[in-house]
Amino acid sequence: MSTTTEEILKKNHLSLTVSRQKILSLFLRANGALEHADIEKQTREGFDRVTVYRTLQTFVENGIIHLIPTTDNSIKYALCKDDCEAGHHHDEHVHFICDACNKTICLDDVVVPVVKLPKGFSPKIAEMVVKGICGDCK
Amino acid sequence: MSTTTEEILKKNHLSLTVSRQKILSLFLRANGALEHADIEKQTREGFDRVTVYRTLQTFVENGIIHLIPTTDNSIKYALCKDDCEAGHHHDEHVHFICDACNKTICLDDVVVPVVKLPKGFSPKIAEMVVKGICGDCK
DNA sequence: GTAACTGCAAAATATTTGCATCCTT
DNA sequence: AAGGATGCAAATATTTTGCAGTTAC
Repeated sequence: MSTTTEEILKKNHLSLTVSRQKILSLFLRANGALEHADIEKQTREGFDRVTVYRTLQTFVENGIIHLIPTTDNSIKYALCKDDCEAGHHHDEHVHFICDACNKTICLDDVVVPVVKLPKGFSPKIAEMVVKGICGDCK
Repeated sequence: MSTTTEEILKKNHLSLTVSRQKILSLFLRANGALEHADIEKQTREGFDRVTVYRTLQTFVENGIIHLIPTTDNSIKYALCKDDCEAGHHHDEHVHFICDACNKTICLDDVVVPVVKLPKGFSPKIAEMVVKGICGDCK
């Protein structure tokens, strides 16, 4: 797994700009998902709100981060594993959202199980989110 | 399963108002999920935008509808099955989102499988969304 | 009649767009 | 130098809140 912001950006043919490296470093440090609002908060004195939107969009398009499905109308992103390619995500792992600390954790080793669908449905991508209490909050 | 708006509202001790019945009837007819925007569109000439927000919130609180996790920053709701109670949802079925027609379908008969989590995690609720092509669009 | 619901106005938030300027390669 | 990225201003869109008037029971 790429561990420096520079490596990740280069691999995706993106120019090395300050804001991209800063936002990317937040993800590398986070070891979990970040909400759009968190990112804005942590970069508030660095760059424009608009830059945050555009940077995150670029990252998603390039398969650097992926969106996590939520029911609370928030937008959560997490780093993709290396086998994500531009426009083609392979993040078939389970996400865990802690009801206590509200952190979202990528359970990279827990694969989304395959379910049998009724006749006629052709599945392509399956997402799974488990909510409960994480180890730190117990 | 309750099939009239009146029944559903009465069972949940909610007063029978025009807007509640109208919005509820949209769900009964839909046989799938509705986006907030859809509902607004279909009621645009009936009542206020604010009433839509408040009505949907009331329905969620009473377990009449539930939110469906999405990655696209939209808000989708679907009718709950009968065993949902106020503040305590039991919608452990899989949702299917069609990439072609963009409809969301509740697969009531497909139960979300149980996954084994790493040590320390206590799961409570599991949600699963499958994306692909539905039978109608194939 | 009373409590709850709705409409309206307005505030607060969130997101998108255009364009001039600056930075990376 | 050229293309892309950013900042700023402003337009849009979304969601929330307060309050007065209306409706359901």
